[in-house]
Amino acid sequence: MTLKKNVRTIRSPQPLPQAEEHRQTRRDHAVEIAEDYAEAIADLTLETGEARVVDLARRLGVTHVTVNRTIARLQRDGFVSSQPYRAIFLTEKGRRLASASKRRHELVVAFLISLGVSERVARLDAEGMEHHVSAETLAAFQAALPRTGQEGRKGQEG
Amino acid sequence: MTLKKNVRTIRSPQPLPQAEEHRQTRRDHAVEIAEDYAEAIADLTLETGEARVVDLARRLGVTHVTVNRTIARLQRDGFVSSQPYRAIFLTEKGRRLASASKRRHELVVAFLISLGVSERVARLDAEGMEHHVSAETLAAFQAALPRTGQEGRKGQEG
DNA sequence: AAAACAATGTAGCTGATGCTAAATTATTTG
DNA sequence: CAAATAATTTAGCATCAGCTACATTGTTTT
Ligand SMILES: [Mn+2]
Ligand SMILES: [Mn+2]
Ligand SMILES: [Mn+2]
Ligand SMILES: [Mn+2]
Repeated sequence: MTLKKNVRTIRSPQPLPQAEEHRQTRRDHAVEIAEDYAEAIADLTLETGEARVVDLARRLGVTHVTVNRTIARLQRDGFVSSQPYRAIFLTEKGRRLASASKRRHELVVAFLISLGVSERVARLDAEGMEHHVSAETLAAFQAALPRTGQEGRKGQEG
Repeated sequence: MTLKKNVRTIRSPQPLPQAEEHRQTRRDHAVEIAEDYAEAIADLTLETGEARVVDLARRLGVTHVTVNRTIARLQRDGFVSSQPYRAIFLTEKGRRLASASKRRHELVVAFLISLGVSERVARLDAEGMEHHVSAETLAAFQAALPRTGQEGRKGQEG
């Protein structure tokens, strides 16, 4: 089909290397919501004592209905615990995810700002970028950060 | 509800600033597939003379059925033109999108590599990151690129 | 305690994206 | 040219993630 004339277009029978990159991106997106919700729940719990559906809806820019259904999925997947009409709590698994996500998120923001990107745009871009930043790239960002490049190993600097 | 006792949890009535960041990320994702397909179609057209459903499927790591339906959406949105059982062509709009996307994609890859990220991981991360890199951040990446920071304005260097 | 209000939950819709299986059409080969 | 093969399309399914409208429950106020 469409191999017209004798042009003999050679095509690869097995998956191209590019395919793996797109697959990885789709995997990133599959955990993205869990990461953002975990972060938001952890923040709200610290800021106001508890994370409630309305607060999450406001912070994430969706309706409370969307939050409700997402929380059900997150509970199914073991990231949160919740009971009808009560606040939402992170499980141990959820707390680990929140912690790692928050650290990575803040590092990405700081890195963009260190490049001269405005804080506003840095925060806008980082919200999406963060989920695609691997451990290796995150380490490269940290190493490139002016003041904090060598810190963090043990945690104390000048 | 859940404002228990007289603790008086103050909550913001209007959308928080964070909401806008999440909204932007969702907007990015809404155009992501168009960008990746446009890039892939442009590449294939250059490499093999035409872009066909099977080739796109292999390159994007999805089934040919998924490609078929996505192409229908892209045609509906004016990015491609296609006829049954024939190859897929970019419209002018699609070509513009492909060109801008490809430039940004390559710049993101080059920037990550310049930070010391391995090419393999740079390509994996860039495939997702690219869609969240704003014009401002892209400019900052370009400016931070060792060799090419001042080039590109008019296009000639040493 | 009843009423008013605010939050939460449910029902039902939509669109995007993925899939497998089967039908159709085009291309290549004998 | 007919058969075999390859590509494409269609049918039908699933999940995620958004929405509006409405029902229910909890909290605050009178
Ligand atoms: Mn995010
Ligand atoms: Mn993304
Ligand atoms: Mn791309
Ligand atoms: Mn991409």
